Amino acid sequence: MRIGDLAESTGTAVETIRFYEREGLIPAAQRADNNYRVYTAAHAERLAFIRHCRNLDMTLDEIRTLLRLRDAPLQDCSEVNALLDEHIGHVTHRIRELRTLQKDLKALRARCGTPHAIEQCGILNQLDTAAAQSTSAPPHRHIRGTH
Amino acid sequence: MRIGDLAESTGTAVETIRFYEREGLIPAAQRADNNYRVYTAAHAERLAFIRHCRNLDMTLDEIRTLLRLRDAPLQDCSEVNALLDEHIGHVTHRIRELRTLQKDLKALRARCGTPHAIEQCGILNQLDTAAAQSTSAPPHRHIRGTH
DNA sequence: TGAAAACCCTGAAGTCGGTGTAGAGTCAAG
DNA sequence: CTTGACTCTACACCGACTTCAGGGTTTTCA
Repeated sequence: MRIGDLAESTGTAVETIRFYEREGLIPAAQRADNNYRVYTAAHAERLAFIRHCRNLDMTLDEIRTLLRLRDAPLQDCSEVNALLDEHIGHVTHRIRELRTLQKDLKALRARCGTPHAIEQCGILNQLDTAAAQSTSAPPHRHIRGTH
Repeated sequence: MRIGDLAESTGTAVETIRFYEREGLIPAAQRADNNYRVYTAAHAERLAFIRHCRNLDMTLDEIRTLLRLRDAPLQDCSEVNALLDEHIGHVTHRIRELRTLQKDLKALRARCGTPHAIEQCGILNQLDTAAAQSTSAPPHRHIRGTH
């Protein structure tokens, strides 16, 4: 199996696979005589695991931890539970933040129903004057934002 | 007013202010004899406007557009409305994504109530086997995620 | 008065999770 | 024998900052 086949079978970009190898999430593949990477079904499984975790919005660090735990035999899995609980907490927190945001944005939007001249625009004026207070959430995020 | 005062009065890091200047969001400040930046109330207002927009999770590009519109007199503000509507759309979309995510994560977490050995961990096994299907949302995001 | 703390400056690199590029080698089909 | 598809490495780029290195200036306090 060459890198393109692995990419296609897991829905991952070729560059992303090489990136994961550099990052140590996937063991360095064996090389054929032509220096092409050669993969087996085991690689495909591991990569599918990683992609599934990424779909659940885990960071590569969290995934690294899960892989380490998965590779370690005979240990109990309470650390897995803890990691997942914390991740769920991050997601829940971010949802709350975004709902507040959504409310603020809709209130702001309601200030300008029909087009006027810029000076009378309720949105810009509100953004000007509300700038003093700042009600919304500020810094260190755990879950990706809006863009 | 020196950069530290402006930083404190707007709740912005000093480095961020210099970054905004480089990015052209804030006009380059005048300099005192010692090469220190000197700011006025006008700068503070503009920066507060920017920070407020950032609290509403707008990108610097969106803010640049709003600033341009705000600076342009005698124009109508329908572009402001459009920008805001699109932004609200992004936020709403991201909330939906995160709620699906939250549901998936909680279902996953429910598979492991009490600690067992790693081999029997329902979470890891589920992550293994579910890796084949992939139900959750994949790529191009508009709103920051969970981390 | 003098030293230390606190402030300011520039320029560059690091963060995260990749994506995209340049320039070169390899391989299968027509 | 050439074309096109694939692969390789090494590097730059995205956003929105943050941090660092290595200096200069100002304020404070003993």
